[in-house]
Amino acid sequence: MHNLKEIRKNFDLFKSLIQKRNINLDVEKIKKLDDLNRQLIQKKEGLEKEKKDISKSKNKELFEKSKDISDQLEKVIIEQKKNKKQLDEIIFNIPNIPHTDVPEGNDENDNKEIIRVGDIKKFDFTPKTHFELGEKLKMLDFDLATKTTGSRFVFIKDKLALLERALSNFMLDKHITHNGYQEISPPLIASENTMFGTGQLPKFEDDQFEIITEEGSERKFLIPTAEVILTNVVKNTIVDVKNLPLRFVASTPCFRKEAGSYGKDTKGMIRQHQFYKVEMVSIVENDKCLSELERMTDCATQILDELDLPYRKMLLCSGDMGFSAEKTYDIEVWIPSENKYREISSCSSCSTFQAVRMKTRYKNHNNETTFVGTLNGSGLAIGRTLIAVMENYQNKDGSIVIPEKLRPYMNNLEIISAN
RNA sequence: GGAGAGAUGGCUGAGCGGUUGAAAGCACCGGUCUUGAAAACCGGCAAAGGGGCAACUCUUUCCUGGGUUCGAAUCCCAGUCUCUCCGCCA
Repeated sequence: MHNLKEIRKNFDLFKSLIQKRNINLDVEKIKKLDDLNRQLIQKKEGLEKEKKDISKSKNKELFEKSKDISDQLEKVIIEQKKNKKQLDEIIFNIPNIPHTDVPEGNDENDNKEIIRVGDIKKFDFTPKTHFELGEKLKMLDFDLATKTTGSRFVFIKDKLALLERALSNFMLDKHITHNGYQEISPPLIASENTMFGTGQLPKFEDDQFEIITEEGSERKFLIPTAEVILTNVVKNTIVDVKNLPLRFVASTPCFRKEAGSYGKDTKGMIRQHQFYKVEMVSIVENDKCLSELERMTDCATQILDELDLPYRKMLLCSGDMGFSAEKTYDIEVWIPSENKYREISSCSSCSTFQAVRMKTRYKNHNNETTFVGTLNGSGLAIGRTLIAVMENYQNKDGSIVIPEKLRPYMNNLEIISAN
């Protein structure tokens, strides 16, 4: 979220910065609402002062007048609230401003490749898709999921389930013991305000699974990513600068409606309503965002290095970035059956955008209260890593070699083949 | 599910109708002292929003939302959360 005080300094500049996102902001409307809002605040405060003075004077003759002021005040407050609500509705839905490092562009075609790592394996047979492999092994069952639940879910069984668990543990161990992240096992349900804090609400409500709760109680949602719950650990607090940076990691299921992606990746488990993801979150002093982003991205690619999976690192263009991000790297892993790279991690700096929404601050070295910087990144998406391992490590007979680093997590199993 | 207790500043914790934005302590910052540090002593220290070039000033905020009152942290109502006891349970 943007600080109105900053926007107010130069509406046109703000408009042009947001334009990088291909959004044409009606700044005139914002200005009008803001001006009116401030007028109403002044009116309100004037009346409040009058009332306060009368009550302080303890002059009984003025008490009646105070009642009249209360009536006026009530009307002004209602008007001010209504006006502020209109203003908020606009402000809440404006995305973060792209950092100057970010290339301008419309969609993924304008993303900039930073580096390619790893050799793409040449198969002397046509590599199968992960779902062909999984179904042949009888370890991925999409039909069963359709029967019990619905589309875009999967049953993972047997050795593949073990592989999934191994991936999760392997990644967690790396981030905890080598990369300085604190392990967290968080709630998988978040309150409405928590979802607002990281930017999922109000704009992306359609993508969220909402839990039915009792009438009158706060709305609750299944987390679409652990970012939501891990970042909001510091919601509404003034963090002691001595404790920064805070680095959290969690392996959790993520739930997404995937509204608007009908027909996309319908086969296999690339795009599911539920998937595991290891998520990293950093809370930092706001001038350290970019260096932390590099560090975090390295933590993610390190996993792929160790699993010996080929990947490339992309710098997202302004049009392809998420709502809260100022700068994002996507890590894309090689998927042999598709003969292309697919996103397996996304690491973003959100500058102070989420902190403003969450009201998370710290005292900087000048003892000024200022907003923290927040970052989040997948390290990595488990479901997609499972796909990448299956496809890149497949043999002609449909068996799958287990990457060496994972074997200690799988009772030293070396290969997965049909039972 | 039943019965109680509570929610106050970065933290602990007083206040229970009128200079209370809020005692005290801790933490933090500045100073004196010291070769340096510690201790001791002195001083400072909430946030959000509005006005002003600025010095500064005004408003709001003691869980949230209503109400009573000229005036509410303090009284009333509703809700949320936390704790204790009983029951149930992975």
